[in-house]
Amino acid sequence: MMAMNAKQPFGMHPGLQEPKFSSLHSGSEAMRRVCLPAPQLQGNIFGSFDESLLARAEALAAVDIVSHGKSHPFKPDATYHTMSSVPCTSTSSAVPISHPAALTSHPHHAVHQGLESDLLEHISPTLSVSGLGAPEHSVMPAQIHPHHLGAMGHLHQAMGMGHPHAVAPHSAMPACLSDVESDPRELEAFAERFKQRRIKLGVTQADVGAALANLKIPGVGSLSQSTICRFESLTLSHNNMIALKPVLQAWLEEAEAAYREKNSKPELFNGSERKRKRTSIAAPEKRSLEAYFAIQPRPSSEKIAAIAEKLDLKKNVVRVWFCNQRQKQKRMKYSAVH
DNA sequence: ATGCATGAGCC
DNA sequence: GCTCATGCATA
Repeated sequence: MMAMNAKQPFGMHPGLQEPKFSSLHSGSEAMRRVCLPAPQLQGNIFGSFDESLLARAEALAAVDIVSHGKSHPFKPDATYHTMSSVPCTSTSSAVPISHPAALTSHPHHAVHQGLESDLLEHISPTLSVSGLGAPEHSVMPAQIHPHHLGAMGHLHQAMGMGHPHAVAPHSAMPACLSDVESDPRELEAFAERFKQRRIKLGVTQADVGAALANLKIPGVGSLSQSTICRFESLTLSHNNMIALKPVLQAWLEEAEAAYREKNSKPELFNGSERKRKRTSIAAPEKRSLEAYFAIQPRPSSEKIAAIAEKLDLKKNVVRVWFCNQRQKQKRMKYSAVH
């Protein structure tokens, strides 16, 4: 049952994982849900079914690109960088948009379906022109401040990588509150600083990731180049950024110290044996998916199946695509949120 | 740098 | 089946 993940420094130990901050979890989740459901589409149900629905999405997608290429209002992979214009100190910004009521209000599936199809009928034209009524959740202060508790949980899960007694670097103590709760600005600055100094040391992102394991910090193993890259570019979730910061900071300090002593020699791990094939979704299909996502980011299983069939993709591929889209929208990028 | 995938934990 | 953190593969 081990992972096919060739490079797991530690073994997985599901059972021993620390409990997570479920409350926070569901909380932000609910909040998200409330924000996601797009437009104010209301109307009558014509009784359209997936067929037309998907067709619409596709048509929509087609029109969309024709009209203005790729300028989606929410730029899925948006990576616009910070506009460091807003001082926005979130330290005080204790969770905003969340409504208690929101936590309970959910769209019923039944209504959902109807609205959805109906929505497509009406929304399509709009989309092609104005750029859709997708609620810009990407600009939503989403889960700004989890708790130190939240960060902690994530750290465990994150850094633990299955390590039995994943002991957070230092978040184990309640004293780290200020640390964890540090404002985005700080994090952003650190990421930048980190990158600069890393480069100065002549170390690659991959090196850093691998070297992390040498720190011997309980519960902290190696990380991939991807993760280091994402940390530097702030494309990780807020919690993730916070969890990783102390670890990377520790590495940086040690690396610089070693560098001074002329003893630095980061080791690289090696061990690529397996080859995973990465599915590549063609542009047309992707456009359809994006169009659909703009309207309904959380399609039901049936919808997914329908979409998959329509686009001739594996259902799981479509499901994962939606998951990844949602995750993307929630990524950090203070600039986009602040 | 980023797209698609995996796996743990949760509901 | 979802979220999240993370990774492999690749553009």
